[in-house]
Amino acid sequence: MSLKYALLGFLNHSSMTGYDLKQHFDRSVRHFWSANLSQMYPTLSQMEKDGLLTMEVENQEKHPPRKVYRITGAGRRELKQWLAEPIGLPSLRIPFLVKVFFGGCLEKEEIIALLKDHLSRHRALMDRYLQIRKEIMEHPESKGMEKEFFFGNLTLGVGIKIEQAWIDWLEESVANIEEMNESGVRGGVLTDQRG
Amino acid sequence: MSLKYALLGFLNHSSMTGYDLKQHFDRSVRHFWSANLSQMYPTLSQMEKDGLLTMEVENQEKHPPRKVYRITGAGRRELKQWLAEPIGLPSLRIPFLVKVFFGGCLEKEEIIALLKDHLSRHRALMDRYLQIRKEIMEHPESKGMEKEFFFGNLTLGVGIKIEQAWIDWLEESVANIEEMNESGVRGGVLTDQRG
DNA sequence: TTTCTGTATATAAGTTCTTATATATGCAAT
DNA sequence: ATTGCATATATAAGAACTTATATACAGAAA
Repeated sequence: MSLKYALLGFLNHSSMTGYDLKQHFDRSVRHFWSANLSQMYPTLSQMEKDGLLTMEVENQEKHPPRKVYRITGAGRRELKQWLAEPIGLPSLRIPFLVKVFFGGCLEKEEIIALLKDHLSRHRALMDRYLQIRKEIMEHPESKGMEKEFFFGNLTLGVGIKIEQAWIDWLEESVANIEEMNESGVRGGVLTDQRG
Repeated sequence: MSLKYALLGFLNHSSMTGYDLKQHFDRSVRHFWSANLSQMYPTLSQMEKDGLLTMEVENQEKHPPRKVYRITGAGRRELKQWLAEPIGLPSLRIPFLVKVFFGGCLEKEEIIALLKDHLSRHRALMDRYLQIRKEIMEHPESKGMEKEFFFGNLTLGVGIKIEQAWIDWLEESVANIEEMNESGVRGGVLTDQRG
């Protein structure tokens, strides 16, 4: 459960509510970790029971009370320990590739439409990443935030590299399949690859 | 639930048992979809109830009976329909990037160790992919399997591209951080990037 | 001779994550 | 006026997935 450690990571920087944490997630780690509030609230309250966090209620006049979570010494130790531990590669689940794998069941036009649709999604995501990078770069007011800035930018970097890999592959695949003649796969990429 | 459709995809090619399906998964789609037998068995039996599959028991002398699943017309229709539908990007969960994001909490040596460990994992995976590609290419006995071969090879291609992206990024990041001077991030990549 | 791997089934318990629902208010836009 | 968005909490139900456990035999390796 890395959600726990992601929460500890943000709370190590500053104390906040579940709602605040959700904002931070969506603004900075969304490209490699997402979480719903409905998952975060019970996780936070469990972490409090486990002594990793303390909670303080701040009453507000016009809004529901804020439950502000603060990391404890035990929380910091557990975060630090987890961060330093090596971790294996996550097992991926990419439904789109299931579709491509069984693409033989589809007409040529259908598989091309599928690839082009996915290409536009990856291009849109790439645009968002590049926009975020641009905003980060033009942000000189990050005094005392050098480390946060540096590592955030680093993780954005791998996102951009992976999106570029997807875009390249999708463009090549569309071109490959479009060039295939109508007699099926025989006249296309397959025979080319075998020499 | 794409597991259902992956099962339909394999069963569309030939009838088999849960155990056989597990072998097929591990040999061909593992890099973008994995499943445990304990998840597959109940899923298959549910699919049978839903009329997507039929099941026939084959008794064996020395082993437990084989439950052979066969796709139905309804199953084929549902597979075909799902395959042609566009699908969004999956939300990723990469615990390693959570660690990198909060890398500011670690010593320089610790973060470098983390990156190098991950680099070796990605290199090992890349080696496996290249080995599989080599085996596919040297396999001329795939008569009548051109389409299966073609699309299987295609999905392997994106796996290779993404592994290369990871390897490049990890190598660059290790070099970047190693070159940083001991006064922190100020003398390193951060200032370089700002000009 | 024992241990490990492979064939073949399956359930139970637990974790993680998603989707739907509920409450209550302020503020801005249409 | 009303819709939608933002603030702030939270529960319930269910889907999806992991890990542990169970049975039973064959064949190969140590």
